Amino acid sequence: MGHDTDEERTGPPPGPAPEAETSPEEPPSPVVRRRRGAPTIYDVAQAAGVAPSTVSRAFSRPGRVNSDTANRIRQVAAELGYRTNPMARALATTHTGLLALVVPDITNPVYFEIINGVQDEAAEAGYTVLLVDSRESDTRERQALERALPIVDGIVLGTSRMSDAAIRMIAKQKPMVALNRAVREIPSVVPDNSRGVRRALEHLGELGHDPVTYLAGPEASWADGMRWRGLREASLELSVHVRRLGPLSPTVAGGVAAAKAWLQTRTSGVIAYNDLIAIGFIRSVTARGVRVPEDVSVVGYDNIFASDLVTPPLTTIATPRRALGAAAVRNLVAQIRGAQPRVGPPVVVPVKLVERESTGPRL
Amino acid sequence: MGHDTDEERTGPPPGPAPEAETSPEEPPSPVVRRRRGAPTIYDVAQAAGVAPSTVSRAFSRPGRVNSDTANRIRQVAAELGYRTNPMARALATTHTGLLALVVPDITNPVYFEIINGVQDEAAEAGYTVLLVDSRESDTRERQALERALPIVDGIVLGTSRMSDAAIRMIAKQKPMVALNRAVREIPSVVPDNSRGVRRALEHLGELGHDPVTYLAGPEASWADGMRWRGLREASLELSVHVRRLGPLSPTVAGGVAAAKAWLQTRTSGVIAYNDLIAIGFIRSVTARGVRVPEDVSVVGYDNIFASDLVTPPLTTIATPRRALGAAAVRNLVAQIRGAQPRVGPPVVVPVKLVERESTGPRL
DNA sequence: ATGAAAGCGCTAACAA
DNA sequence: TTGTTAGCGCTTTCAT
Repeated sequence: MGHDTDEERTGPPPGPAPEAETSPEEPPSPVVRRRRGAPTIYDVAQAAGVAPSTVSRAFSRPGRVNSDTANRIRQVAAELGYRTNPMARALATTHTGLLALVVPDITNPVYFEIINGVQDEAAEAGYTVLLVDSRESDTRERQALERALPIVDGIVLGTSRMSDAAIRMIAKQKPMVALNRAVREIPSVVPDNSRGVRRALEHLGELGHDPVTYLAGPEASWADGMRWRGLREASLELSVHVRRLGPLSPTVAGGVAAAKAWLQTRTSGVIAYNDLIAIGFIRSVTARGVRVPEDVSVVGYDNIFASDLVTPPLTTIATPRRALGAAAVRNLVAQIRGAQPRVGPPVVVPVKLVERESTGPRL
Repeated sequence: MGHDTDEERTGPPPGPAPEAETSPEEPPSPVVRRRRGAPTIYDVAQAAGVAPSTVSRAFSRPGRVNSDTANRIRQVAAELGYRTNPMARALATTHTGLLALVVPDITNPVYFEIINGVQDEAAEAGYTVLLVDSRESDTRERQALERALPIVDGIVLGTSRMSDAAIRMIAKQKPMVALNRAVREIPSVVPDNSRGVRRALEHLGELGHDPVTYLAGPEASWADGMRWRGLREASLELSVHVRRLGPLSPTVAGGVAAAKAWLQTRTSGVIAYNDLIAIGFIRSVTARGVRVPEDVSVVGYDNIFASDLVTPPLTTIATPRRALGAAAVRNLVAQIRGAQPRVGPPVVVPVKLVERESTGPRL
């Protein structure tokens, strides 16, 4: 990028390489192949005695070329240390091989397995994942997405903080699948929220708890809506009464806040919107002399890493986050490869109850 | 990429736009600007009545162009919805604006803040971060890095599992800075390990504990080496005896394993290689009737998220991980911008002791 | 300050 | 099956 002494080129324009065409005044340079930068298909082509396009084919669609020549080309390429240039390929194909995964907070343990699931499935399909952390800010989410958009082939949008409209806006620019949130007209994959809370209530019911308090999540949360709805239904079917307490911030602090309110109207059973709230709740009531699970049984949600570390270990609903991520990627890749985005109902993946020590029979 | 009916082009080759040059046999198409895909500098140039190169300058180096024309161009560009194409730019400049951040395990809370620090600082410098999770496997680390290498402008290598030789190999292909590990000849930024353990020992010493057991980290860990070394030195200066127990896996399980051994030779003070080990240790000894901190005071290391959630909350050494990440990026960006990689000693960032409830006076 | 034109390295018609 | 030839959209000399 700046040499002005360049004369002989190795590139495409001049036909079959101008042999000894050193320009008159130039200091005679040794006949050196390649001037700077990495070797290109032209270098390989020349060394292998084939056309550049053949080299290109040998790499981008093996099978479209005689296996003998292909082998020779690969051989030569290896010797020269040739590596295909992703930028050039991207410019020509408009495909980068990059997938964006957007999450509201990398720090949130809930996303670990989702990330892993996405990464693995993506790698399998030959894609690299660009992780976008929006830090719970829809502005940042939008900006980061804006930056990523032009360089990715598709987007996995996890637990977005943006409006449905904004999401759909972006979805028409690139293939997308929503995770942990169902967005109309956009392929979505979500955990079985209603089944999850149902299992929790069932569990508490079997232990003799009734009524049960639901420590609700953030107001705008799609998941919270689904869970509360599921809880109401389950309440009817199982004949266990449920109360709602919230909305709460989905954090330890949120749980602490919930504890204050709960102390007024104690129920022996509690289901939290997520593990963080459950943990904050338990810590707070414990500090006030309430015993868990003797005085109150609490069920968390998500089965995050820390839920097995706290005292007592938390009974919780485990969501198959890895599977969730993988399913999203499969769907996304299918879209990229040309499949019509399926506008049907969201893909629902199953959840399960993990019994630990924060729940016990009513005394 | 497939239309074979294209005739009139909007692109560069033809000079000042062939007015009504519809070819003889072609069905007369309406005078439609732009055929497909996003608008390019050529579209903007034409609409603004300037040359493509001027549009390019207006965006890539403002100031190199008359501010009036620049404004007009930006105006027109906005109207047309023009966005510069990163792939094309990358191909032309060999710069992608991407930085790779490699960590051994996204799941490990230690990396949260590092990641955030890196992201923020990178964003500030106009870069986007490609997070590479090697899952504690040097093979995976190498492969992922291999994929990322050609598309990034530089690499922040966090706690690498690769050999020094392998690291140096990669470092000569792209600018790099090592994090949490000092690699000779490569700019590195590390937390003040020796100061950290010294503070821990000091704290325990003040509380009257002597001797103190060090629950060592993984054998191959660079950080563990530094910490143990620092501990020996501090031991001398502070006149507090230290024993070493390990190596241990840097996990909760590792701490459980350590507990078994510790029960034979109880010391009233314990310093763990990291918080996870400390947590496992505490849980395990507590289950055997040992009280924390009455019977044993334990200091963790890292101050991960969960360390404030366990019972009792963990006294620990907080490493300024966000600052660590930011420092690494600053250094890296400087390198990319042409600065010589500084081969001096690693940049060391300070740490501090966070007192919580897992330590107390010797009884 | 602006324009003209030559690439950057690869893919994809089209032809042979 | 392979070669020829245009581009992909932007940057960057070199002129003007």
